[in-house]
Amino acid sequence: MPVKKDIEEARRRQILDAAEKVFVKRGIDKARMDDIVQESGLSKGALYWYFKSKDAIVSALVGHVLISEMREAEALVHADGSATERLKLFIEYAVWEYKRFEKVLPLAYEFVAHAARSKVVRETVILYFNRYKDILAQVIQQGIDSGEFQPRDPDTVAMSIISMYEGMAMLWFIEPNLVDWDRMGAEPIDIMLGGLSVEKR
Amino acid sequence: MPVKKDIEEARRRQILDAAEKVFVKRGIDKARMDDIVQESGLSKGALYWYFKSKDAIVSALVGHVLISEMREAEALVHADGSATERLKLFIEYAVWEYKRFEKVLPLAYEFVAHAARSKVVRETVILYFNRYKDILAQVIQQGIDSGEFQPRDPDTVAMSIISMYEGMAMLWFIEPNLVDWDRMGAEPIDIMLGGLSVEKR
Amino acid sequence: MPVKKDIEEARRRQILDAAEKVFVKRGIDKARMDDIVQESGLSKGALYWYFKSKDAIVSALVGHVLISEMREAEALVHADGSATERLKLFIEYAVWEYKRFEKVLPLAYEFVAHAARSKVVRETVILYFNRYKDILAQVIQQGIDSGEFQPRDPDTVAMSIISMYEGMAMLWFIEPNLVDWDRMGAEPIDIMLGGLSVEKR
Amino acid sequence: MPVKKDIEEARRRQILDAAEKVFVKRGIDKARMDDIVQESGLSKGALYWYFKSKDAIVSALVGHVLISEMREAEALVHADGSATERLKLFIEYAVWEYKRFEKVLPLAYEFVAHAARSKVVRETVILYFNRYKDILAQVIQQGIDSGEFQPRDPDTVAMSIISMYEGMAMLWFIEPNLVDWDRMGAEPIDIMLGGLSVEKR
DNA sequence: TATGAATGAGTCTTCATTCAT
DNA sequence: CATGAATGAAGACTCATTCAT
Repeated sequence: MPVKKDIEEARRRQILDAAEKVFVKRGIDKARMDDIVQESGLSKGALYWYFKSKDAIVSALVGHVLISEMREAEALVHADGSATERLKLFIEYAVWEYKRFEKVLPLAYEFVAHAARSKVVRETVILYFNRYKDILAQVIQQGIDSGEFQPRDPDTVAMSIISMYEGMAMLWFIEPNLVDWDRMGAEPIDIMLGGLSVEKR
Repeated sequence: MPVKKDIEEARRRQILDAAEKVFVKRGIDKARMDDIVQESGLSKGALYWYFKSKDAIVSALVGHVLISEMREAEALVHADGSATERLKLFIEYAVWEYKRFEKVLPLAYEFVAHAARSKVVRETVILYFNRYKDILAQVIQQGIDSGEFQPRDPDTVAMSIISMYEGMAMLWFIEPNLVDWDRMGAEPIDIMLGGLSVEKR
Repeated sequence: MPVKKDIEEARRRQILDAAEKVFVKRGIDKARMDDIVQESGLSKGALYWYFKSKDAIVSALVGHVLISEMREAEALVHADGSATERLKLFIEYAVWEYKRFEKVLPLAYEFVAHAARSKVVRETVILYFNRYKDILAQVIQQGIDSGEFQPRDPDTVAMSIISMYEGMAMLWFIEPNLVDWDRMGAEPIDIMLGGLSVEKR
Repeated sequence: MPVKKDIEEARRRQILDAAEKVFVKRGIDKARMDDIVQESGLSKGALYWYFKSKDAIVSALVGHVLISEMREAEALVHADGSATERLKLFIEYAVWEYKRFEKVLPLAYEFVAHAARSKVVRETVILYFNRYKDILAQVIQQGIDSGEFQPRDPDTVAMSIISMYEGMAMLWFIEPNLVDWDRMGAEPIDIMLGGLSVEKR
């Protein structure tokens, strides 16, 4: 009877979608279960049927939000072209992703804050960043192997790039005017890659 | 009668110090006024005598935490040495600052999340980053003027560096193992400066 | 499903009855929600489920108390007998009502004071007095039409009578000894009707 | 050293005047001592120096407000003219007084409500109405003695008239449109006096 | 499964009163 | 006499969670 499973899955998504909207609008702590009830169109009892608590919804949502688009990113590792080209492509994609997530970004930083206090949430977030780092590190390793890049620790370089764009997203979220994505999308990674390259620029 | 002013200032600090501890321990939203009362050793009424509301404490604290050490940073702009040297010094200082703020970092990310919903908090945070950016941009401009650096937009470069270290701090806060400050402190800025330099490395 | 409606209505009454008792005992401002909770036997949450705030309870109660017996009064307009007889009957009824409301009278004057500051309460109170006035004015008009009374403005006369008995109730509430209802019930209206009559007394 | 006494008296008045304004604006229960502090221009400590508590201020104010103009009224008892004329004069004066007290009326009804719960306040209010009644009763007795009025109980008649105008003031306070003083000032007493007169109208 | 009425511990905030200076 | 900082009990309201139907 997969129908039952389907309904169950649909309900869960319905709740998480509603929760996402509400959390973004009011912040996780300020959000009330009743808000989610209203937004989801379900009943209070239904929420508690599918999720044990508000915290359970938060935890489920972290995975839902952070992990969802990782697969597409992974594809880039195996794409054609030089490491430099592919890293630029990757950043281009990531920036596009950030823009797409604009509405959800407040949530991301609440997750980060939550991570300090919830083991489950923290582990999900860490998992996400590790995957992200691994993807980048692979490409960088390929660049080193091919003689394109100086021999640096791939993880350190990967984390530098991730940090830069995560930080950028954070600043952009605080004040959009601080970050001009058209400029910030390309120039920083250019400089980085320039600094990484074995060639004279 | 500066004594009165002094007492007033002392009380405010007393309250903010207590609030900081409590906010770090429990998170801003979960923190109760009573926690701050207990931690501060003052009475409920005293808190409300000096601060109109919990929110006012949060706002005041943002300034207190973010701005406090900015002056030392500003000094570096006028220090001796090449732009490269001074930027490295700056980062070194910033990293040391991050380490020092370790206990308060969770707060920083709650501030970020709060910034989305509180005009006052947002403006304080923006002010902080703009000052931070201006300091860096000045040094970079000096480097460009002296022929040390390629002619890039100083603001963009400054924001890239800030983003990188802010992002790093965020990742480190989530999972200390993700960031090895000994490595991450020096290497990323090395790469960046390499990419910025007009010389062959 | 009228059962649900019935329960809802029953709960509201339960709350209003409790609130009435508490307000009489302690005064509206001094009354605590917890008093009403205890008196009603319901929970705090239940009160707030049915009424948005303490003020909402006050407002609802004004209507409940003031309007409740108006219908019986209205019947007198269409009763048999001369206008004089019916007015006397009306007063007799009203006085009996006052006595019956003895316990609630303090409330009435708090309502009056409240009326100065709450639009909702004021409108309910005004509505009540207007209905009251209309009833009396109708009977007086009938008396004028039948040649029983001098041609006076019915509204003015009606308000005079209402004022007299409202004022009396107020004085009686302040100090029962000031008002001897056996005397004050009959004599004032006698004088009034005498002054109104076209006949020599 | 009457200066000291004078200052003391001045301070008391200063406080009562401020309290009156505040009570009218916010209601007795909602009024804060701090409001009175601000309005009076004195300090918190000063208020408590001159009055033991907020309640003491209320009590003192009742007398201050209700009794203040009674003397002028008393003069009318010994004026020239028929009882009818003097009663009309009295009402005219009273109506003018009401208008003058417009700003303070809300207070009056809070006093009434307070009277239910404070012995001191109640006694002051009773005293006021008794004096008021005595004045009227004297004039009415004079009218009876002179053969102008039917022989009725002067107290009952006096209370009827007082009730009427007190009630009118109350209704007017609730909703000014309910009471047209130009009409209500003269007509009701006319009817009353007509009903009281031994003459055919 | 689903509903939504009911619960009550928990929270912020207010404000009359006190008292050291 | 006067000040105003400090107190803390009290009170309105919220909201995650439960459970009878």
